[in-house]
Amino acid sequence: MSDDVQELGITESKSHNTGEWYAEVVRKAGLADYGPEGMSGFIVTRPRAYAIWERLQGFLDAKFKNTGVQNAYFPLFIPESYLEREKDIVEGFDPEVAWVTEAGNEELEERLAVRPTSESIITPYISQWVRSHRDLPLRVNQWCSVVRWEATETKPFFRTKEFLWQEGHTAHATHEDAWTETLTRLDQYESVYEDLLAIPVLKGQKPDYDTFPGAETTTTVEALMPDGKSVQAGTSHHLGQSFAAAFDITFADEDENERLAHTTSWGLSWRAIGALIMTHSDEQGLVLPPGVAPTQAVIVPIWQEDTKDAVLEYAEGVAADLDDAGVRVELDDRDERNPGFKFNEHELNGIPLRVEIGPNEVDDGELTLVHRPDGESTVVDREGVAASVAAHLDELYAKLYAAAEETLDGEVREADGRDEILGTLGQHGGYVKAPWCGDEACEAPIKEPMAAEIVMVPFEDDDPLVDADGDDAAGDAGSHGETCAICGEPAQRTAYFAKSY
RNA sequence: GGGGCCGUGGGGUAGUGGUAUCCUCGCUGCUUUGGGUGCAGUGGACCUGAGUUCAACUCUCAGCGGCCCCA
Repeated sequence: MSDDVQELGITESKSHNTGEWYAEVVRKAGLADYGPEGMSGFIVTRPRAYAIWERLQGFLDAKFKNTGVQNAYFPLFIPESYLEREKDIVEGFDPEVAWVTEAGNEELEERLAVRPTSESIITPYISQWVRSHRDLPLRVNQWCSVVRWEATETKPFFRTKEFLWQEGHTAHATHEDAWTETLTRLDQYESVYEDLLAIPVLKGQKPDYDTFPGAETTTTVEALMPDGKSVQAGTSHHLGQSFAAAFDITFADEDENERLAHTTSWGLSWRAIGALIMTHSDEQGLVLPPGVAPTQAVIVPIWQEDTKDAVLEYAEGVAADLDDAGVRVELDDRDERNPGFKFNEHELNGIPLRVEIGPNEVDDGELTLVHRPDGESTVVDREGVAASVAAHLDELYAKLYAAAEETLDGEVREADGRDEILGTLGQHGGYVKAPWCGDEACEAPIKEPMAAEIVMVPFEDDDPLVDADGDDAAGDAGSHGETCAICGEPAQRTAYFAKSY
């Protein structure tokens, strides 16, 4: 990443008009089209984006299955009476629910909600399946789409009225087990972002007044976008016993007593794709880390009339070797395009590694490898091509992650006092952390003028305001004595303020 | 939630009360291959609806859609 000329160019372009730049990348890199007229807020996910989703899905699904989750599928529609059984869910989603009132030309007796989330239809079945403590923990997940009729402006992958996601739902014998589950899933989300998408995230919980409807605690991973806004990148909820009570999940415990279960739910949507596009891409188009790239390496042969056969044969051999080694490789042997065109096209489409093979390489028994993110070019031996390509793909990932991490580190600032928080957010965007008393009223003075909010509060273990023994600053004034940046009362926790998507 | 800008071939733009130009794009042929090769031929558009008008892509209103700013 020593090429700071390009880095400057990128930064300027993305920061100048991030919204339009994003829309352009989405369209031109063939990721999505807008939905039909009259269906504002819906998108058509094109094969390249869907392939990214499939990679992400495969990565996360494997983690789920290794940790006791089974996949299932529940109906798209939820009867109104089901939805109403948990009142927070109704209130929380009511304005955004799409309803079916008619089918086969007949008015339905009970209207059906198009699921905005599936707690209300999954939990009743979990209730049927749980009889004894031996049935717990019980974990199901479904990959599906949900519909939330957003009033706010939509943006491909970030906010659409229908979106793809997975939603996991679990039941546990104890509060503590449910908490462990909640954090397990959050860690897996963190891993998707950091290990697969090369996007560092901040991990923590939402303020108590901003939890998922009906939830006791909502945990979140937050990612920083280049325009300085935070994206809620995945959430994992400890639902306490409210859903278990509403839908009657009880079990006979070892001591033969009937007990109420504790439940969780957790979801990650294709918003991850939006964050992925935003974070790494540049003025040349899409940039993808190798793990999610549908094509990891593209071979561009360069020939003259008299060298064509030799170059192509050599290139085909390399392609075969890479394919055998499990690299997702494509040989671009189109006759009607010249190399320059192909270079630009593959850069637009975000193929991480380009392999150039011309007469020079053939003569010397070599290959030229070019990294998509920064154009770094290396000549390697034909011998051992699979290993060197693998090494370069790893290096690419590391470059992307390091760049994103550096950005994030530089965008977390501290402030004390309302004006300083507002000023810092206004000038730089990003995150501003400040000591906070925990009261919603102290968020308002930031939220009102600026539409920034507390997007995340670090977990107790990560919060310097909280002692290792769990005492908060107020309860242990001797060693801390921090006060809330807004009201001046004793601070309980550190709050991260940011504008958000 | 409030305000503003905008909608013209596939994409990006210009212009006009009398349906249009440039750059690109697709196709065909030749040419070309280490950063979007060149030439020729050819194809293709004024978001939708209503109103004003002899005439609307242009003006007015509404709708749909996009972008930006503020809350």
